[in-house]
Amino acid sequence: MNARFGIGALSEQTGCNIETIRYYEREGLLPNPPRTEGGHRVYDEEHLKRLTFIRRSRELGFTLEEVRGLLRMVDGEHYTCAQVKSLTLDHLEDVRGKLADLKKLEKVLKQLAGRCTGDETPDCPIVEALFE
Amino acid sequence: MNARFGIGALSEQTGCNIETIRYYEREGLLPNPPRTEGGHRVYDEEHLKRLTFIRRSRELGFTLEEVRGLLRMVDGEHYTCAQVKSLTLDHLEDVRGKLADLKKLEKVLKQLAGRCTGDETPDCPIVEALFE
DNA sequence: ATGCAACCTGTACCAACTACAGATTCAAGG
DNA sequence: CCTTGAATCTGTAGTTGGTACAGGTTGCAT
Repeated sequence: MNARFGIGALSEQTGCNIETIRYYEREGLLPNPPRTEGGHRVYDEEHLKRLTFIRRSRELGFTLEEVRGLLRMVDGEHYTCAQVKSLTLDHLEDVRGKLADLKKLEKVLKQLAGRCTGDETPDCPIVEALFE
Repeated sequence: MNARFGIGALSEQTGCNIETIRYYEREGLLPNPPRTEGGHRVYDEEHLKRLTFIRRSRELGFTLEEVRGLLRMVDGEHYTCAQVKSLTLDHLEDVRGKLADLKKLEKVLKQLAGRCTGDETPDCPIVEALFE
């Protein structure tokens, strides 16, 4: 049962916006699907699998460029677990970097807000700190 | 000693890119500075203070829109500590939200990578997970 | 046959900059 | 005064990852 369906169904199945699906196609992440006589896109299970892959990758914070890399590996059929792991670990490092930055930020913001009296005067330690 | 200097010096003093300074001007965050006969921008201490304020705010993760709000307060001269504190606390909540998201992400990525053997075979639990 | 939902293309927009190209100006050295 | 090269000027386009139309066509159910 090789189901075939339109872009609306694909969108619903994956939770991916219709415009975004067309965008991924333009970007070469999804192959150009066959069309009906009238020009409507027709998808099948393979497209669904691929789009799910892309969406899951994006949810994990991979950039489209990284997704492209992952797809190239999968398409090439001769990727190794080591390669994928390496890409993932690199990405994990990025995430940890951002995490560290945000933690610093949180600390500073908390401190600044803590020094505020929060009253109705125009003397604000936050403003002073911003002017340094 | 009311020092006057060009955009290059302002850039160096603040660590802010020259193009970005001009961008802030276009965006109305920095006032249009006076010009030399030939049209070169001339800045003074006030501009330096204001740009420092903007940069510090951006470093703390405030959006340009939020910076605009802060500047309006400071310019209006009748802001209260309470207002500034409230804006800061809102922003702190945003930061904490992002922090929570990234922590989840880190956990998932760590788990995924942990399940990898990292060997030279094309069997990769990460790829499988991405196809779900 | 008709009505209307789904779909089509193409373009423009978001944030917050950055990166040119191509022209002009400024300051210093000779 | 003249030259040279660094600094600056304007204007436009590109970045990332989509989203939001407008204005037109198609598909399907009644």
